[in-house]
Amino acid sequence: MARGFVTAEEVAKRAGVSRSAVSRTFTPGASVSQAVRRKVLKAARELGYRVNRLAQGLNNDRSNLIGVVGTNLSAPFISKQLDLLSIGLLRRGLQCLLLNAADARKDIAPLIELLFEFRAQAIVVLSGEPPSSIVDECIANGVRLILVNQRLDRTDTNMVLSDDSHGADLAALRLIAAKCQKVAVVSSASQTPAQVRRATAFTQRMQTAGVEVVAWSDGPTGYESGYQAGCEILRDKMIDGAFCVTDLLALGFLDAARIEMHRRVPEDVSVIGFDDIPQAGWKSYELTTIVQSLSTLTDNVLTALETDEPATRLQVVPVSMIERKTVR
Amino acid sequence: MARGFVTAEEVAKRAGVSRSAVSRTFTPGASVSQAVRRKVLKAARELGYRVNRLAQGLNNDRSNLIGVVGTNLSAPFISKQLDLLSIGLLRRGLQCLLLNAADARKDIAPLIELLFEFRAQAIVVLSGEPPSSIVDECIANGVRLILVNQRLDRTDTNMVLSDDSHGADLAALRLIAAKCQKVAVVSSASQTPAQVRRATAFTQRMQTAGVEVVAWSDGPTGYESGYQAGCEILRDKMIDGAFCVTDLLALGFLDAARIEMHRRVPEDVSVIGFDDIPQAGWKSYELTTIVQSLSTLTDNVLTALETDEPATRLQVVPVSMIERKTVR
DNA sequence: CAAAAAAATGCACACGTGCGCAATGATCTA
DNA sequence: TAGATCATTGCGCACGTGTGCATTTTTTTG
Repeated sequence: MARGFVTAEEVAKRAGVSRSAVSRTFTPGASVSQAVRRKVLKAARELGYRVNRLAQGLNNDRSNLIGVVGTNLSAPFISKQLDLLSIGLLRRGLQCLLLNAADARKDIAPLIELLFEFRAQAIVVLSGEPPSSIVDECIANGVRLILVNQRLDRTDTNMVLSDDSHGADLAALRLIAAKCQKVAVVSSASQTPAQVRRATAFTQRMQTAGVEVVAWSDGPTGYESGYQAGCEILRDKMIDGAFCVTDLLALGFLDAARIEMHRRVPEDVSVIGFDDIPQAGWKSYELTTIVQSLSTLTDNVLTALETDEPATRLQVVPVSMIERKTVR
Repeated sequence: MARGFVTAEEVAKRAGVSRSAVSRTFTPGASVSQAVRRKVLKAARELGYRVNRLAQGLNNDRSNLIGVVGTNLSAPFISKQLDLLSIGLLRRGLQCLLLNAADARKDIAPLIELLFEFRAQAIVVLSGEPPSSIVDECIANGVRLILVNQRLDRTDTNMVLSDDSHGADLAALRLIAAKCQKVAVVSSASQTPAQVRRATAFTQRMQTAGVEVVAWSDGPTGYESGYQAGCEILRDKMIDGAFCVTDLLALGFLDAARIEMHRRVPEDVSVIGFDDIPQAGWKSYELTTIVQSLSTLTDNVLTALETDEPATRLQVVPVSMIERKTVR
């Protein structure tokens, strides 16, 4: 009826006690008698009272808000990350303030400033590189900043990332073992730091082994780009292996190889991906790929979030290879 | 250095003006002279001042927070929905408070109450059915509630949903046109209202056309369930068509049909899905499916969010069929 | 039962902001 | 130039909560 929420004042009046009593009833560990507590709870229930967390956050310096910034929220890998992260936050009594950086692909600084305005306790960046000035500001304001799969050249920020170069190494070694003679590295035009690390580590390892490597990168990081890559790269009949820095690229590449370019996988061409998204395990693909353990990645993020004094600034999550059926 | 954020008071002192002047500088349309404005902005920049939105929300009854509740955030359909929604919210200057209902699958009431505590202006429910008492409370507190793909039997809530029964009708008619003799309806154990609507509408249409229908529903709503469904259902050699109430189910069914049960699609079996997730268009599948226009769905949600007096309580988004290659 | 200890309670302040109201200063009109 | 109009500015209150402090009530102790 009356628009707006009920306040502690009104509950106090109805229960016939002071407003402090109401506040204490809803504050764990505060000193209230059973009798008063009951009266307050009764009145609160009748009026539909809810503590105002925003007002709480005013004097308690803990807002309980955690900012999450990311792009490509519908991509399988990111969305799974967000799924796990939001579950973990909720379990810890923290709220997830989600900012989609799709519009601000290049500069996520305005988004982070927005989170400042909401007094976010901490900020998790799933994609996009924050400028150095923002990092300084986070530190100055006591806001913890956690960068996922992003490596900044400073030691005063939390970073959680997968062991990209080791993963690329595993892929390279496997393709060498498959006796590939000429291979492709497929990435996208966005050239994420993680993508670059994977591509360069792979290329380096292959070249030291004396295997010729051709690099391809164009378009957004998705299935279509991988498909296009496959169509273009496989015109060269000598190509007998490919490392795609992302599973989505790999799946597109696979379809191009089999359906458009009439190659048999793994007999003619071997393909390895990276991430192990659910679709990689689907029966039509059975992609051999590098596994990032999303649960440990997320656990590390959450740990970095709640620990008081961050002992380890840089956490590298180990990766492994899961062998399915796309490598000879 | 000093932990915590800078306040308007400190900016005022540094700029040599009153705190009100600072407030007015950051309030659009307030009356401030150019000279003062410049001084304030300078001081604010030097100190790294950010307006505290939580404090703003205290007297302005607009918190600018929109609660979003959902499960299965990593499922392609939901994640795309969340992607679009979060972009739209940001563009409108609204913040997205995301609550993952995975842990509270059955009862999302506690989550909505949590959103009350944060004084969310509105709440968007992507999945899960809120109890009627919560709906009442939303209305009492002036919180707009928007249910997506969920139909409640009351007229005082905003609901945006796809035209499930019409979509199921389209699927049925297409399978009849393909001269199917005995078909399956595949859904999951969760039996979402949307799933039920699709399945029953389909079954009814088929039966009036004199086509035998077998129903299957088990497991979570995902690829694996669809795969299992395919393996079990196709033991019956008479089955020559299937309607899966979700694309994920359909893709699993497809793989089971082709790879495990050695059927040709569409020659032996015709398959139709629902949702048109990105994977449905991948070359290995080319699934014929019912398209929900996610952009218009999201647009309707956003409209319902910002309009002052909700004229239309129930918005049904039209669906269509996209013909690919899985129906004869 | 009296004194001491403990628990419960209310008052008042603080948190950071927006805005109404009155006072001040500047600009315009005749 | 005097008066009127208008933009600018500061004061103080309100938003809803947590908590220190002093006071009152209850319980424990000897």
